[in-house]
Amino acid sequence: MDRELVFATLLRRLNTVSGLEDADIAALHELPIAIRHWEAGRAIVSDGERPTDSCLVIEGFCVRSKLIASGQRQILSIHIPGEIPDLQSLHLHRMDHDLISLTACTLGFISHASLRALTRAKPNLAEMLWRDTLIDAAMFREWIVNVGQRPATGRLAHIVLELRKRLEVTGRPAGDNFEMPLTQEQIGEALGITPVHANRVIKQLREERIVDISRGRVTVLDEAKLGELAQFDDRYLHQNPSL
Amino acid sequence: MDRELVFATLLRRLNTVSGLEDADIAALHELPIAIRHWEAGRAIVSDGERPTDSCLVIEGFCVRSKLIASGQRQILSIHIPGEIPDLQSLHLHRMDHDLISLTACTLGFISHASLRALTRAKPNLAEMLWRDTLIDAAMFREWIVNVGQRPATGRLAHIVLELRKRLEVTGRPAGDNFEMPLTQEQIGEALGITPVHANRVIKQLREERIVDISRGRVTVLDEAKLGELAQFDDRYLHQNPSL
DNA sequence: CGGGGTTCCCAACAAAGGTTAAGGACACGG
DNA sequence: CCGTGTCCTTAACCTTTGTTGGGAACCCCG
Repeated sequence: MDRELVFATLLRRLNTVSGLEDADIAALHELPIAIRHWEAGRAIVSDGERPTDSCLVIEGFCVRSKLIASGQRQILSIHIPGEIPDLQSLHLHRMDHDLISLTACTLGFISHASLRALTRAKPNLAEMLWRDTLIDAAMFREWIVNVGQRPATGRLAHIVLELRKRLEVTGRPAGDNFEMPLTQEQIGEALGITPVHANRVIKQLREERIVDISRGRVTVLDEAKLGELAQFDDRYLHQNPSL
Repeated sequence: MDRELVFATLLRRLNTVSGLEDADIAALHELPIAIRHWEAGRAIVSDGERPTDSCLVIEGFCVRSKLIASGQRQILSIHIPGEIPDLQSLHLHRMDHDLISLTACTLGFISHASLRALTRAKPNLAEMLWRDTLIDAAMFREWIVNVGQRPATGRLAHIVLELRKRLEVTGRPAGDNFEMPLTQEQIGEALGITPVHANRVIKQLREERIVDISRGRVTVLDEAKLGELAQFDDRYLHQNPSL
């Protein structure tokens, strides 16, 4: 993996987040990043651990999830290339959830020590990374609304549209057909419903020719109806730092 | 309201969050805080606004919530004295949700300008405030799990125990009887259920002599059963910065 | 003290979602 | 190319939660 490509991925993400100065970009270039490959379906960091690095997703998909005592899992977020899903562990030392690869991934590990040195030296970058964790929190808020207030069809429509929007923001063309590598069981875990009901909902949206979700891919069939179901408003993603 | 009392409230909160140096405490004392009183049930900041201050809760209770197009409201968090519920607006300029007073409140408004100056001058304080927003996000994650995975009785038990724990952490004695000034309708909005169902669940827990929730107060009747229902594990609150 | 609003309470019925169980499609390795 | 495992699919039935509509309690204000 080309180092420059890794930086391009990171920069694209941070640039959508807020403007960068040349000195900041140079400092970012100094960051040591350890690139590692990860198999699909493996824990990257687990609940209870005290990681010493944060990880940048370079290729592939990850999810964050929490397991409760009764054995059920709740998926909290889906992560795509360019994101740093466990940046929060920089100041929250003990993990309170799991980070798991969904597909085979290329990951870039950045030590907390070097991140802390960077943020101490470059307040601009500190604020930008802080802001990134705040967007993370904003996405959790919307996820609460999704799971708490929308019926199952609306929940599914919403995560489909959120994922597509985020893929577009990070420069991945995601038109009417894009990757969403979750099994129906995992879709259920994301929406707070059982796999059987997830299947019902997927079937319904397919039969109504709104969206087709199969074999880890999404095909949007009726943009208007999908949008109406999801009530998706991308303001909570805070993509444009000037607004 | 005594200025020193306000600082005591803020310090108690930040101290549980991470250790403070004398120079940092001195810098905090320099922060200009505008104290204002708020009536119950009034918006403090609204979705879509661009606030210029963040607000410290000195007395009273607030909630954060989001309204969706179909008119339903989801409560995202409950806030108690010592917390800064909209600290995220420091770097996320446009509000993506509402902040509303539940009871009459005393609030301390701190301008973003002075907060930004403070965090630029004192990296320790910057990290502490950053960490505070990360705990906020951790609470949202648990809230997703609550709404997504637990049955209604468990959800109610969980927010009761979370609120009690947080009252204790900020130095408010909350034994078996404490204030939780939500109407049944608001409890429903927090749990993602209708007011009618909220009433059913409250009634059930009362009849089973587990917990009595009425007139804005909670009385814990059976600690063991309540804990079992809630599956409450306070790790996600990250109270002890050394762990 | 009286009246109007809010909050609480409840019942009957409807709908959404959970449970259990089982067969079929598909993918991969031996 | 056959077996094994994962994933998808469906049906029947059950439980939880939503809906509608009403009445009682309580509280504040005039």
